[in-house]
Amino acid sequence: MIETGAEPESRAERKLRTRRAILDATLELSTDSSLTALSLRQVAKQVGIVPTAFYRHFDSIESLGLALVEESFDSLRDLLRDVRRNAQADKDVVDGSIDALVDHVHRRRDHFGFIARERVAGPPSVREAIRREIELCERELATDLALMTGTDTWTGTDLRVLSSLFVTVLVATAEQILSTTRPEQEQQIVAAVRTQLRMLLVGVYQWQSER
Amino acid sequence: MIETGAEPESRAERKLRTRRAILDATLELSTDSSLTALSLRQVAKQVGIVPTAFYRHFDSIESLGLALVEESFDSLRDLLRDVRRNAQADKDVVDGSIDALVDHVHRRRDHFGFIARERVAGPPSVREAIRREIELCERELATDLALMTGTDTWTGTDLRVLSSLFVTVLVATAEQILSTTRPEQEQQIVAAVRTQLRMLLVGVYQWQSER
DNA sequence: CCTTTCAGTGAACATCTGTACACCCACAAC
DNA sequence: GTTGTGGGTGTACAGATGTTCACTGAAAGG
Repeated sequence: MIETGAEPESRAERKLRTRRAILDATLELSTDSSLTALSLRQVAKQVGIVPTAFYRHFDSIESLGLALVEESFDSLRDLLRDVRRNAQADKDVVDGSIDALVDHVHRRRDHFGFIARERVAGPPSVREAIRREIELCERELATDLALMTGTDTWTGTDLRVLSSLFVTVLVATAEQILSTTRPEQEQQIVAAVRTQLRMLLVGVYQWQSER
Repeated sequence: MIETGAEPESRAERKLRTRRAILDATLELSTDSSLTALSLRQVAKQVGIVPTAFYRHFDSIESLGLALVEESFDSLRDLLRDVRRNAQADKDVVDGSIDALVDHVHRRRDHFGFIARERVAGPPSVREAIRREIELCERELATDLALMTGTDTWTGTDLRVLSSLFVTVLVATAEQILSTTRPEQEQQIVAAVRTQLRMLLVGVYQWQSER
């Protein structure tokens, strides 16, 4: 099985290719429903291997899920990196961040959809892994926010709290973008989140941490 | 089957009781995983009826899900009603709303958990139903916000956008509360969302809609 | 060249799945 | 008091599920 495109492959290369195929098939099959509703046999059929071959790569759907968490958060960290880069450049913080968000969500619909779904509906271990990763992102973002103008007198707690709110809005926006295919509706979503972030920023510039 | 507690029941009462039992069993069984991963037979076993009896009440897990959406949003609307009442009373808007949120989420863990999960991971029709209900809530909240001091000059769009942000934060907070059992962590979550809403409100009071 | 390794095969299993069908019998209606 | 309705039962079936086991054959390694 697995279309080998005439070129010879080493054993390691081929194994990696099958692994990739399993990961991709899982992302595709779980787009509606969830990992918990996905069977090993469905995945195998989609990949084009026999069910038992699955075990050569993962020992359960759950551990497959954990691998997908890592992969998906690579995408999310790519996004954060772009947000940071846009913020350091001359661009407007809000517009730059939203541009990056929209761009990355489009490029990796599968990964962002995976995180959004399994975050609340995945197997317990997967949910936990995602929660941990999100917390790392919040921490990371908090250190960036400390460098913003206006937050120099803030407490660490307030920085974390604001960071958490940003991530919440980010995740919610990604979910909304994913749930539509109509471009005009997407523009509406983008316009809304633009306003939301601006309202929030007005508050942030006025904010004084209680000490 | 179904423990009849000595008291005689009319046919209609009994049917209603079984229906309730099915709804409750489904809420309980889907707490980890999701509707899409739930089988008719699991539900039947939990209720204590034979699988085929399920069809006397619902013709699929999906239509069962739609019934649960209605029921769950009754709980959510109860919450919104309390938020409104607290806001009209002398209480602080932020604290009053958070109190109501925590209270209702505790009282109907099952319903709020159901919405949070199936919103992103449920069968397509269920997802759509939830999305529609949430939009109704946003609309409802927007009309309330119009009565707040400071929003009298706002455009309708801005009111809707702010309302949408509040609902996003509300949903995210409910999810966080649901994902912990440790009271000290819950207090931390509550404190965080308190600060988040205060930051946001500072921005709201300064906001001028562009016309 | 001969041996080892190992990704993928194929058959077999016990269990679970949704759904069809014929049946039962307490309650409701006349 | 007879009849009928309708929630519930039990059996049955074809198909899907996770996992086991012994296997193949080609690449890797000596």
